[in-house]
Amino acid sequence: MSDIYTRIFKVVQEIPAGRVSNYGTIAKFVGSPRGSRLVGWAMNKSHTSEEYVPAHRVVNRIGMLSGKHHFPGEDIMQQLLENEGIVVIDDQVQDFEKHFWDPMKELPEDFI
DNA sequence: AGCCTGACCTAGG
DNA sequence: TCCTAGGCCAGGC
Repeated sequence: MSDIYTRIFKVVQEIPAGRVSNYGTIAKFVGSPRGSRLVGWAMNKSHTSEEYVPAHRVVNRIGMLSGKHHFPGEDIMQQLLENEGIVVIDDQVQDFEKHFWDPMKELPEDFI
């Protein structure tokens, strides 16, 4: 497992319940500004991590659940989010800006 | 080595 | 405003 994954997982683990973030922002924060697709790949592999990685709290830039089909069951991702108080309609997080969690603002710059 | 694939993003028409 | 093409990084074959 390369170091970039470790960093991605580490940041995702910091996302509080009831908040969501997106791939591009995380990629930027871990030092790979154009590596948004890599973050998606990392989420795909996240179940191999020893630590729990709340991959369902990561959505794309417009708040859509683009990764729902990679969860073990239909609408599992949506249910996980709704358990945390987030409203999802048509694979779209409602009030996305309000729930958005930005590592650039919430975490210290030397977190990595 | 080379080509294809993705849980993405941005710019341009 | 919607749609497309291109660029991006790493992995799989």
